Amino acid sequence: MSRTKSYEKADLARRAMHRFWSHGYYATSIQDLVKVTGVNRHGLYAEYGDKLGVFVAALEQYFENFVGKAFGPVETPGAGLKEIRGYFSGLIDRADAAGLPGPGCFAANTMVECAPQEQAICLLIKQHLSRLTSGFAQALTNAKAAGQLRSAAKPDDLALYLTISAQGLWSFSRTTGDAALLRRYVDQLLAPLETGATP
Amino acid sequence: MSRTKSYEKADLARRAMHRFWSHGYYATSIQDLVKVTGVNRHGLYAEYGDKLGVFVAALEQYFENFVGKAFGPVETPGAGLKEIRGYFSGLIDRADAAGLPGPGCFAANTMVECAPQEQAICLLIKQHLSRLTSGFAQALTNAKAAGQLRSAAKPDDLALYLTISAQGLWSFSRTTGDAALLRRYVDQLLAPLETGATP
DNA sequence: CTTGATTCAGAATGATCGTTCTGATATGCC
DNA sequence: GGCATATCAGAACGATCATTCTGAATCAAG
Repeated sequence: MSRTKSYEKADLARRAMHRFWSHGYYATSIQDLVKVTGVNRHGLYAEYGDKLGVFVAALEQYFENFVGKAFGPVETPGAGLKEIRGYFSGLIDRADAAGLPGPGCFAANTMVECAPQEQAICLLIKQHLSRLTSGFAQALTNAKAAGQLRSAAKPDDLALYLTISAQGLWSFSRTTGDAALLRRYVDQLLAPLETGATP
Repeated sequence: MSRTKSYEKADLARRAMHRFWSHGYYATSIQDLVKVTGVNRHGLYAEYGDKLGVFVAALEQYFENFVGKAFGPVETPGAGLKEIRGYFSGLIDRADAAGLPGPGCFAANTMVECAPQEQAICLLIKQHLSRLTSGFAQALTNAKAAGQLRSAAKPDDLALYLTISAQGLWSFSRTTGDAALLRRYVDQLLAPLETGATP
């Protein structure tokens, strides 16, 4: 009946994601998206309606795939401090391998770039932040129950602490070329939590 | 000989700063700057050459005036933990009074928004970051000498820790309306440093 | 092979971008 | 009051923006 599509929708979103991730919303034009995705304008508009629609799809793709993979271990039932440290060091390793300075975190970038009045975007960002916070909180609660936790602070407070600190870390990774600095930061960050670490 | 200017150059930069600070570089047009500053296009171009020039002037204005006022106490010779805590809580108080979510930190925003290839901007940001780091490091060294410092970590490592964490804090302040969360974060941040705080 | 639907490449559109230019207006000095 | 000079408001420019449209190319089904 008709000509077959030359692209996969998920693949389209994935490519758009990387562009928005590294360049941001405003500095990415439809022309850029056409070039990067290999999909015609018509296809982009047919799939997503407008530029903001593509952006939202890219953000959701990021949350589902990228964050899902990186943060998933922290969210598994038995997770503890090891998984929290693994989340940070794993992402730093990846960023280092891909070349620093890098694109940082798509969500953290969007948090800074998007105007507060763009409510659709802000809502997605807030959901992401509370996902991180509750994931951390659960793992910290597990760690506390297992006697791994050095700090006597409430897991909820520590979870907020880790969530916000992560935003700083990924922001900083956009300007520094030195992965060792990022690792030193994570060491300082987790020292108050992990028993056996330097106080 | 000639008509007098209707504006002060420093005042122009200050108004431009607030616009770039809250809206970012790309989402601020020359038309916006004309409206916000009250200065004619011609004046803007005569003073700064182009849009990027206005932005650089705004950033320098931010560093000199705003950061100077907020971070200055940390940089004074005898500064210690009290001044470090004052830096954080003072800025949170201001942001809370001005209304959250707020514009965050102009430097942190720029760090995220500006492309890595914009070397002029990146250089300014790096200078700012090392200013913060060395200011913190000096105050921490003072605190250590005075026996105020709980942590046994090196002041340089702790200074990096505070600098990066601050970026996360101000990023987060762009999305949250709850100043109490920011204050809880600072408490967690400084707890490992201050003696007498909950471990 | 023909048909019919759909994607494709790129032109067209109106708006807005950064930037430049034009003439009118206002001010300090003679 | 006139002259010189700088600022003013806004038009004008070409480029690019997001979005829409047009006609040719492509493929599945008959």
